[in-house]
Amino acid sequence: MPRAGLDRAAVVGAGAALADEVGLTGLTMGLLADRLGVRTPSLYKHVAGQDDLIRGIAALALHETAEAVGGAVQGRAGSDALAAAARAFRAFVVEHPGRYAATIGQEPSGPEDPLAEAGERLLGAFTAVLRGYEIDGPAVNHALRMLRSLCHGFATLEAAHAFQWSTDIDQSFEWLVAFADRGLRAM
Amino acid sequence: MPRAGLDRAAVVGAGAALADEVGLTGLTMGLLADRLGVRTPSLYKHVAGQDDLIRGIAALALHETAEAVGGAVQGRAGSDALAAAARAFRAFVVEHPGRYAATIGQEPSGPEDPLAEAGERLLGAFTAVLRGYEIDGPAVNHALRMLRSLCHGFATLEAAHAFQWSTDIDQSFEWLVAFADRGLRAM
DNA sequence: AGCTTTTAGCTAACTTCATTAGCCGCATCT
DNA sequence: AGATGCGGCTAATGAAGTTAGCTAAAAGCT
Repeated sequence: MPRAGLDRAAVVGAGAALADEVGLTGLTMGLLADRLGVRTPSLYKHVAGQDDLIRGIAALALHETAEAVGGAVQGRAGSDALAAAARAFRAFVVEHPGRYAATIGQEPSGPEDPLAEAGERLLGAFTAVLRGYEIDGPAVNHALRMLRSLCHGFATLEAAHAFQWSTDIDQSFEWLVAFADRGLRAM
Repeated sequence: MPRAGLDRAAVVGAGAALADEVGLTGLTMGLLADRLGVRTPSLYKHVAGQDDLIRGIAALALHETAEAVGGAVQGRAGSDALAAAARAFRAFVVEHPGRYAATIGQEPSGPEDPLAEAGERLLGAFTAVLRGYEIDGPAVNHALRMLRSLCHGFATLEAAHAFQWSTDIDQSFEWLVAFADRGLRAM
């Protein structure tokens, strides 16, 4: 029986891909093992269990989101930066709904947690966006939470097919981004 | 063996209460049966299975949310109505996180579905709020989606303890509501 | 190279849960 | 009282996560 050459990153990566395909609730240890050409218990040599696997997927997703948003913001400022950041965030969630779903409800154990680190980086990207507006003091935190709620809410609702009527979703999103931009500039 | 006198509403109601206590993922058929003083298979006389149970909880939650938001809007208009609706929505989600979680990812089967009906009523309440602003045409739908994303995003993030720093969450919410109000009035 | 040590993968077994099949007594209606 | 239907029960099945313990492949050492 030749070795499969797995490690934690390979297992978590395949788990993330599988979660995007079949949904986070459809992600089963047996299915993942099949996908990797291995028997189920072998996965436990690389991850401590399903919870640990999902935490790993969440950390990966947050890392990738921060990467995408951070990259989109590079070289832009003000309204452009806001629009680019929001679009990058939404695109990531819609293309990777399973991964992103793994991040919901995860609480980092400490400042060392890779989950916390990736979260900080994502936060930093949005903070950079806000520097293009004239906001100071505690309003920065409020505005960050507002942007996060808006992006998170829209993207998760879209991923869940929760927008029913026929009005174009892309248009709604652009409208929403412009709305936030106007509001932030008017402070 | 005396009868327990259950019916669908009792099972769904107890399921919703239990979901609020232990979280939707912690809601198990066995636990619910215990809570009702009955053996697990007996539940299947009232609900078709766990999926059906959760659909029932979702319909109940949406109905209650529509009730709360609709009631809060009564007799108010403009900024007052918006603030009251948003506060009622947030309060419901934070007090009933399990119930509300059941609504996520549910797609109504048809216009007859109680889920769809309750959703329509909730939508109607927010539509009524928007009547206090001067918005017309397709912008109404965009604004509705914006408000929904904002409320849904904030409330679910709060319920998941996703706001880490120490800035007061109530203040952020009030700030966010005022932000949306200013933006809508400036159209 | 040969020996040792580590470790990734395996089989077998256990547990928890959802679900189904089939039985039986309570409650109501005539 | 007797018939009937419905709500509860026990028993059994199957899927999924997890653990224990074995074995052989890889990696390291002399």
